[in-house]
Amino acid sequence: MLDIHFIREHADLVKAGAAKKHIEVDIDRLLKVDEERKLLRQDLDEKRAEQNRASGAIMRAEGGEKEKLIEAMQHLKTGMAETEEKYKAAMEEWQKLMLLVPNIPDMTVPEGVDDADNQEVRVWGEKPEFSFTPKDHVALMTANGMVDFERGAKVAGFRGYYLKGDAVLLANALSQLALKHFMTKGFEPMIVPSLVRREAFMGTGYLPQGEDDLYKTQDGEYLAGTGEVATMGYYQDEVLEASEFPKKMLAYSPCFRREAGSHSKDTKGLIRVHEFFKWEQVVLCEASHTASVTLHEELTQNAEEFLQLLNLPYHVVVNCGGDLGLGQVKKYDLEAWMPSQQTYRETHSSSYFHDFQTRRLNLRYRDQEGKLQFAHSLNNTAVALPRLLAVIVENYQQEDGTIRVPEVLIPYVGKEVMGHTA
RNA sequence: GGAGUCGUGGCUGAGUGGUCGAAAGCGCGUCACUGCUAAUGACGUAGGGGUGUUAAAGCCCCUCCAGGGUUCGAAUCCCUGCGACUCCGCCA
Repeated sequence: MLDIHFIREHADLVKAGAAKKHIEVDIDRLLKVDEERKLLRQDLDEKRAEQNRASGAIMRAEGGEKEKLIEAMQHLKTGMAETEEKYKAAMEEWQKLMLLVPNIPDMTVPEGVDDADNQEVRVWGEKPEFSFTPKDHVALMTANGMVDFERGAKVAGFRGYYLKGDAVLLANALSQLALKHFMTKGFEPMIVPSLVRREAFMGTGYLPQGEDDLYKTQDGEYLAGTGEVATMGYYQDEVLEASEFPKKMLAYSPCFRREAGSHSKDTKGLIRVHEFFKWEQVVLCEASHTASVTLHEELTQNAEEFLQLLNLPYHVVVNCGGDLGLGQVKKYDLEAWMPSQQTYRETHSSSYFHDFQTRRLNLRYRDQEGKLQFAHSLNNTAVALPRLLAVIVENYQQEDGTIRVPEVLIPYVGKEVMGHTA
């Protein structure tokens, strides 16, 4: 959510920002409703002031005088009720519109409609050269008893899967490495809820728009698609101290995504699944653009280092305006090389929000002058488990169908090669 | 699942129909004293909106979990929801 004062004073900027994101929002309507709301509010304030004055008089009056005053107040009340109704209606529309206004993308965000327009900013690593025809992760992992998609579908339905054997060792090894790597960067590990109430989804900007992408329980909670939701909710409605910043949290959680509207995409394998596990970097900092930008680069760097530890070739793209979410100011995606697809696939998504989320969450801190400010928030993947397994398996495959364990993971996996020898 | 208690400012916690946006303490800020990273004293210190101003002061409105209701008037009474705690039941 943006500050209404800002929207009033910089309507052109807000409109341009929405246009860059290719998001439809009627700012003029919002400003009109805002003006109406303000006038109704003033009207109501005056009536209430009168009521308060009369109330004081009643308190001090005696006997018949009191009776008369009370009777007069009963009349005033009926007049107020009408204004209150109007104000309530205006307020409702105002709030609805406010939730639709996107955050303004940074100047450095390129123009574009969708992910095809994202721009590569750097490339790292050597793509593996194979003296044989490389297999995809589905074939490799199935042959080595690391995954079972058939039974996954039988039991869980479309996109269901079981991880087994060496895949489990590899998944846990990645978790261990992530803990070690990110804790040295100052992150506090947390295991956070996936079953989360509506408020935190509103606060993080996944609702009201993203209803179709979320699973919902019969009791009204939603299943989070990322640990970011519960982690940001952690300090909702709280006031932090500036000295606590930057607050770096490493959140682990199961993640659930309906993937509505992407039925034909990535129908096979571990790239796009309905449930998975993820470690997520979530950061709160002071309300400063410089701090946000610095930390954004840092979170991106952290993730890059993680891929570098695993010696996985990747590139970084800066997402174009049309590929940004409602609240994001800027986003980098890290995409690792997938030999079977001869393309890079997203493994990490690093973004910052300024105070867009914290405003919705009412998450503030006291600054040096003792004033309350909305904090800034950022997040980036640390490691998304099944997807990164697929990347590793494909890049580290050998001609006989076995898979080398990345050097750095050998201590955690406990061996150097995964899979059955041919 | 049943019974009960409770939800107040950055925090702890008083307040059961008007003089309460709210005692006291903690924390924080300023000043004084003190010569040492202390103690003491004085004063100040909730958030938001509107109006106003170069800026402010001032003035007005709202907010005591949320939403309804009763009343001339609600932190205070009633209802619903959410949350916390206690006891019982149930299950590990």
